[in-house]
Amino acid sequence: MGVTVKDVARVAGVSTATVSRALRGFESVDPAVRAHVLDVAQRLDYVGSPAAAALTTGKAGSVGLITPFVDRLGFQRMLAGIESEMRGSSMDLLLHCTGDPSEPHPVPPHKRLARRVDGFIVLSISADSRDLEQILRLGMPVSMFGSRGADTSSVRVDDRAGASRAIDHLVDLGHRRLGIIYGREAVDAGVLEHEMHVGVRDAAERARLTLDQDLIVAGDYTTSGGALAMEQLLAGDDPPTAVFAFSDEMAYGAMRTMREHGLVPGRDVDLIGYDGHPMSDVLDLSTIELPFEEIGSTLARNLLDELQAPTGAHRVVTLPTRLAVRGSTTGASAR
Amino acid sequence: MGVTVKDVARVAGVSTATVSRALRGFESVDPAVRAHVLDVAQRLDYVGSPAAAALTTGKAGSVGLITPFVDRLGFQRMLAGIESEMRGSSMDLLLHCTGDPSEPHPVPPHKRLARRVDGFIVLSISADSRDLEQILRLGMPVSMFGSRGADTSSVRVDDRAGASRAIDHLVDLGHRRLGIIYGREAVDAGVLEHEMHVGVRDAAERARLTLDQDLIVAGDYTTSGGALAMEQLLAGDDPPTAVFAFSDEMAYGAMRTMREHGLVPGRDVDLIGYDGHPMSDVLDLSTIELPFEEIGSTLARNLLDELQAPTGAHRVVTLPTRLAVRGSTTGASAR
DNA sequence: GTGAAAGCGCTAACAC
DNA sequence: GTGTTAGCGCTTTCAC
Repeated sequence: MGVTVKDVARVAGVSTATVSRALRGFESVDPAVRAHVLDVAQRLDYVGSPAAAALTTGKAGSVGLITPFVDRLGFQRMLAGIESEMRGSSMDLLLHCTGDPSEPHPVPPHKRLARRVDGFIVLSISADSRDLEQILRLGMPVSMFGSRGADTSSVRVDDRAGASRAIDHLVDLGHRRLGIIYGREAVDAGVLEHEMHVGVRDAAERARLTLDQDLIVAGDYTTSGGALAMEQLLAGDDPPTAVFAFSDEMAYGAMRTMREHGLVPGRDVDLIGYDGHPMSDVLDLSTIELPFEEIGSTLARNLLDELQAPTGAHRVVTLPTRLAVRGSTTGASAR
Repeated sequence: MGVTVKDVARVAGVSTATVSRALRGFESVDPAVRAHVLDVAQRLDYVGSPAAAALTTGKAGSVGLITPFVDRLGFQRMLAGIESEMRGSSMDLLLHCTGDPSEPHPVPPHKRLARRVDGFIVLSISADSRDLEQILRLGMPVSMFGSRGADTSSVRVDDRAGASRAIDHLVDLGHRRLGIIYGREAVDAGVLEHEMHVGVRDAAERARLTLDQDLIVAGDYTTSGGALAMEQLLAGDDPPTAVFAFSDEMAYGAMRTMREHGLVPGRDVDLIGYDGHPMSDVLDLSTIELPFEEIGSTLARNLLDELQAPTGAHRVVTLPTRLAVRGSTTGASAR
């Protein structure tokens, strides 16, 4: 179908072995020969077959990106970081979305994927997930977002500190009655959810504040979930004067609900999000900014490094968060 | 390294050919034998090598997604559609971002990619792009977003009608002085940009409206670009009473600028976007909604169908847009 | 420094 | 229906 090493070898007047070596820039090839081979390959418009190379070397030449969802802003930003980091390498990126974990997989897809890639980047899969177990069991290099110990390289964010920071900010503004919109129940310790809750609790304790359990509601990490959650918070007898949403997207939903109720963030109720998406600037939403692009590029770098020079060591990187104060938290509604 | 067809064949007491046939569900295999082989394969935890299969069949078993950018909301939504459609198939998705076309590619990446995939999904590359030429030259099945004729299967949106719709809406509200924030210059006919401009012009003509060239500014498709563009529009002697931005993201930027000027969309200046991202609902931004998820799934379906049963025919699908009227267009500022 | 030859794991003809 | 055989295009010993 195409031109192969054989063709190049024939035209260049050398063996296929030499072509192979020359093309990969081996030192052991005579510079003149290498130049000639490269020239012939170029002229013949030769492109190697990754499949054949993979078959012989056992290296696939690509990495798998595994994520439970694809339609979240954080994903997009991490992807941008991953992509830019991988641009330089010759590795390809294979995208695999696990989707709803409850759906049955006819063939465990990771086994299949594993034969196509040299390593994995895993984004935010809950620690209890069977998917995650399966991936780790494959024994391939894994770079993951959100650590669950040090059994892989990972990049994480200090969510505990970040959540504390958000609460501190609201308390500093004089708020004593806080609403919390969290994502999902924290099924086990160590996951993001759990860290956030702990961060909130710690900050509340430090401020000698008791959180009203009725003001802690789930928002499912979605905009509409956040809207519903806010609805619930506003429906109570004694609504909060300030709300902390565990994700910007939920905060956006909360803003919509507020608008529908004729309420203005920063005037009637203070609101702070978590993620720091660019959109939050537009919405004038205070938030805790996470460096998603950097998370992505670090994830990629860690994996690429390990693939290039396997050490077996696990790098664990914790990236900082930053409080961005905007018009949605003014303290005007504190009492 | 792993268990191979040979192992399965040996344990099952059949030939490798039979294993191969049984595993792929060929009719010609005795049902009892097939069941037995499947059972053995399962017990042995056999997973086929895609590389080896690809080498023999010439089919890579995956499709390449080519896009110039990864950090735009439309991309994310199309990706979600593509992903969900591909979930069912056994094809893998290889992501490739062309990035800034001005950057030099050491090895034309498409040639390399082409050897890894059976076909391409191409998102919004300008028709004049050299990338696109290269991809088409490969002679592989291509499913692309935004047609440039019928030399591939494509999914497009009637941007001309969509743009007209936006202008019609503003005119209906009584506006006569319109501002336009477009993305980039339309380099050649047929591309999205061009269609949008034509749609605007047609609608203006029908309304016997002359567009002030000073009120037509570029926003580079980004939020910050939109903010700058709005700045420019407001700085003039006779600012527009209503603005149409060619993308929601630019409209978001415009909203930010308005806020900074103490202006409220729908009260002081009407504003309508284009794309219909979920965020626009939160922002109460009127917009022309495009079915990005459906675009994505249709792109994927077209390609998968062609790969499964090659016909050489090119499907061209045009998907409709929908006007979503929200609080940012009330006509209050019309005069 | 270079070539010859032996596979990598699978599938596709072709016999039986 | 099933087995035998011959590759797919590359890399990699191992000689030279």
